[in-house]
Amino acid sequence: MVQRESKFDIKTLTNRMIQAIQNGEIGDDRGKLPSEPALMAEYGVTRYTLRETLAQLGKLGYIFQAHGIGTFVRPHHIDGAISLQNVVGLTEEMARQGKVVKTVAVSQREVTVAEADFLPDVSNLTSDQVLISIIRQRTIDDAPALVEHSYYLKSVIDSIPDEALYGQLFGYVEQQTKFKVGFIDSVIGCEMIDAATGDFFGLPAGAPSLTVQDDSYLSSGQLVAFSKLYYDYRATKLFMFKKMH
Amino acid sequence: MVQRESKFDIKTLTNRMIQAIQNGEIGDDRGKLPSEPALMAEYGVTRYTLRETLAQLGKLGYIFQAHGIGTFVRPHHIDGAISLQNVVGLTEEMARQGKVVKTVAVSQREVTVAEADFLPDVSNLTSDQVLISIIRQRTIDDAPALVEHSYYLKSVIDSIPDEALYGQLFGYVEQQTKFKVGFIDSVIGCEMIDAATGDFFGLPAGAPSLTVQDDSYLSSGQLVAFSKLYYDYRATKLFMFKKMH
DNA sequence: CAGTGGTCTAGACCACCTG
DNA sequence: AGGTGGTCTAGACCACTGC
Repeated sequence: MVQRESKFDIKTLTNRMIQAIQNGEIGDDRGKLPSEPALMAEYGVTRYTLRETLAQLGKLGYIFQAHGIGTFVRPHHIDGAISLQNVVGLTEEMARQGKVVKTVAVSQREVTVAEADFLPDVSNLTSDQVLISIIRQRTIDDAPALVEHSYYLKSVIDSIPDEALYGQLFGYVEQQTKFKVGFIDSVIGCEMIDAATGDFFGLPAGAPSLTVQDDSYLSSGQLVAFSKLYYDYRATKLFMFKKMH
Repeated sequence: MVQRESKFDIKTLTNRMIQAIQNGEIGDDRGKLPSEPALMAEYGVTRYTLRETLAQLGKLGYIFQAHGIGTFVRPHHIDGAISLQNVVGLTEEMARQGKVVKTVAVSQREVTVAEADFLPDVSNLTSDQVLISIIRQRTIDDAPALVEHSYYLKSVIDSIPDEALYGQLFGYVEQQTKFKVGFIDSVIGCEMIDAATGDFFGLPAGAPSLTVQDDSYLSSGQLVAFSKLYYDYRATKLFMFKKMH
């Protein structure tokens, strides 16, 4: 006796409401959104679906909810900041801000675990396992912004065609292999850069950089890749949002 | 015709299950937890409550759920890493890892917004508003770890007794004022440190540091404080966990 | 007090994985 | 096919805020 007749699911409704917020189609002059019952009626969903959507929007920093008061759009984050909670990849996130990410140089080769420059924080890799090592230099709006050093487990991915290297790697992996990245551990730190990275950024070797090491797992829990991103510390801010309870 | 008869609510159940995981009381030899129906029965809660709890545990990095497979405990994070998603404050988070946070030096004074060394990323502060400026040098297991520079809005907090400065400031604020911190924006970057911070870390002025700027809001959306934490880049890793969908 | 968001129950259907 | 987690509906009660 049930339905699936709602006009929207969480994902669709999230995108729809982001559009509405960005276009100013929603919220009064103080940024207050309609109440939950009103939004439920407007979009034809139940409270669960609506609240999951609002939770997504909150996680992305678009709104916050105040108990007993209402739901409000949030002032925009600082320009160019990269959300640590984004779920769409750097290219797409920057596109939302009207910025263009390009990959200007790549190199690919195969190495063993023993030869890797770094390893996941926890893993049961054996030292003779084969990895595909990829180094990419990427720009944001044509300014050098980050160097990405990734290792993919050959036992999972097998091979990556050169054409894919200039686009969104995860997108390729998910499309071609039917694997789905389930979750990512990130460790943020500050490290000194090597000469090649320095050349790209226009900094001397030994200059600091903001680093993010991502260990990526399939939804089954299987490690699929680990990478370290070196950001130009002068140009990069990472952003996140934390809700207390 | 309803209830509130469950043995646990989300918060209680979260703490209970963290204990169970840490004590190894839950999960088989491969770290697999009982299925959701089994856990619902065991704890006497419905699926909503259970899944909200599991979501909390996931956000804290204790477990992950694999669609169609099961729920598994995760290997422990790297030692000493600071979770960006923690919701309990540094002191308590480190205590869970058996580490002790101490405040070894403080200074407090009042300044105006115009005199502040930095400002929130978005705010409507006027330049003559009064702020309570607090600088604290803190150690983790007696090793210098971070310097915290906080500004509290005097219009909200009024005053902070010196006794409170050596403990958990947010704890004091919430206890004394009945205000509740609702959410925090964090911006992570890499900045050079000044001489005083360098002295504390045993580094020269101009050395890099990992910085986290937190803008703290009451649950009403009112800005209450903003602070910048300078971490010794050699000793600090920040950790977070991201789930894809 | 009415209205807001926060938590919880009960139960259904959907999507994924394994045997 | 059967079991797992993921999404969704419907409706109730709880807690906070403002008038």
